[in-house]
Amino acid sequence: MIRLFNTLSGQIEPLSPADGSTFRMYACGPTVYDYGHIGNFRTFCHVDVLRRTLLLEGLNVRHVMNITDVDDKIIRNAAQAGLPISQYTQKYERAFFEDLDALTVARPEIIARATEHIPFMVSLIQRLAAQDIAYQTEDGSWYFRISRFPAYGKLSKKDLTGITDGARVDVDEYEKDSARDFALWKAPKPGEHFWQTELGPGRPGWHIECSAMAMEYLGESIDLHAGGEDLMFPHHENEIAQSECATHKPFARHWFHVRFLLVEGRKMSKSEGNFFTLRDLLLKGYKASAIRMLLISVPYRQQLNFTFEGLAAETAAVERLRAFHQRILAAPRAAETNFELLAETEECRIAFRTGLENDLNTAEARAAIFELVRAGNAATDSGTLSQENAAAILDALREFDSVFAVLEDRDAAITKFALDWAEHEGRLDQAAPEVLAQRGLTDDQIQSLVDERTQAKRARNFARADQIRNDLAAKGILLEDSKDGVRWRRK
RNA sequence: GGCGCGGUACCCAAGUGGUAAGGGAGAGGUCUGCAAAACCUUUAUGCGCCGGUUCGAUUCCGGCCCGCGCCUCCA
Repeated sequence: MIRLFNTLSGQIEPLSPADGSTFRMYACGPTVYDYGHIGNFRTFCHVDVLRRTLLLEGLNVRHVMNITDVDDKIIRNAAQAGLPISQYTQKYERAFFEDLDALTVARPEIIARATEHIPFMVSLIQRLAAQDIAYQTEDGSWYFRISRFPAYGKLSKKDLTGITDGARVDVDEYEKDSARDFALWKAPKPGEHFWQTELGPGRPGWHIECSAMAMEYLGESIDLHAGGEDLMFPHHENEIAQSECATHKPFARHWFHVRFLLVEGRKMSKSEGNFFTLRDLLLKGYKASAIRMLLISVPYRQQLNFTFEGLAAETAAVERLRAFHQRILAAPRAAETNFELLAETEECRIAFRTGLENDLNTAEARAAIFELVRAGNAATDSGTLSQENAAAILDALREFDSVFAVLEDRDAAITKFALDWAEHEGRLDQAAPEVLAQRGLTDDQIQSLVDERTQAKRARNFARADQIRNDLAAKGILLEDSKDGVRWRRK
């Protein structure tokens, strides 16, 4: 049974599906107006860890994620690019999913685009209008009357009684009854794309899309709602207000918020020069697996300080896990089972599960697996690993990887993908020199150099052999001699 | 100002009222033409500071110092 911190109650609570069979969760997705940055992906990776842990616990999961494909920034950027909104967002939506794939974030069962669900939003607003909770202003926009929802602020623990109306009101919004009232439906400004609906022409406010789509796919009361910590207020607070006023039922039983990360000790921002998209990091030569590992290794409620040193550390950690996995697959089997190791393996497996069940303590879970690495390696060294031992260890690793998802090595292919993208976008100059250098080398070319070196070694021409190795190293290709021949890999 | 989070070894980081997980880096070793990789061993009498409670506190309580987040449609 997973126990998880619930923002709403401020407590760690057991997590289970209300209907006893399927866990219904909704996670706020991206606004597709630009490439995703590592802060975005920390949230998506942790939601992925939650989802995978639920599945590991044997639950059925129905997970919905929205794509916000219409909003102010999109309208602005699309206009600047001279493109229709849909064409503009399509590019970034595709990039978003490519990035999720790179980070082995599993797809939710349902992906819902805001622009494809306008009628659901309209009818939800109409339900509110029927109660006079939604009201229309002179320009045709619709707003939510916060004074009608006394529980407003219960999620973010805000006391709004001290907020005086009129203190900070946009010129555009002077018609609102209260400064805190938020937009449900925005009337179009001249030239803006709009939908013609029973509410009048316009487009949805941001908050309404999540309420409408969550209810459409998951019902009026859902098990869990997730997002970054910044969404707690006002976005999620507004979702609660809209939904609960419309249905008179609790909207989400459990609220899950992922904390922001810092980059090199500071809040990530373009002006600080520490703002990174996933693609920026791939072009610098960092591996997708290491990025995922770093993003999820610090528990979701903890501020993560994302550093290049940390990235290097996680690169090494992932490599060690992969090497261990390969070693156990290939290691000679002893005739006798090592019962001490068998017990240790089970302890580690349980510790891994216990860590995750304890408020998704990924640090604790991860530590348990490295404990297994040490024990498994020691047994392999001493030749006491039996078939039964190996099978148990591989089972534990499978369980680990069903959540962490870093054992399969797709890094080189992902980096290549990023380079191809950079070339297409005219951004190859942003790639690190070493990454570019190895791009010029095909696998065949590398292999023939490796073969030449092997010949040189056989002829005891070590000077030539070392020269080839050093040349390749300068291009980011590492050679490793072993009993079974030479292995090479792209750094 | 309001609400909230954190300060644990060189770096990252878990954790418990009874004596500090794990990763990385460093050091030593095994292996190797030399490397690299891999593996093994090793590294905090100490957990921001000061008081208190307790047989005993890093863990509980109080105060202080420092860092950070949200309070404007930024994950």
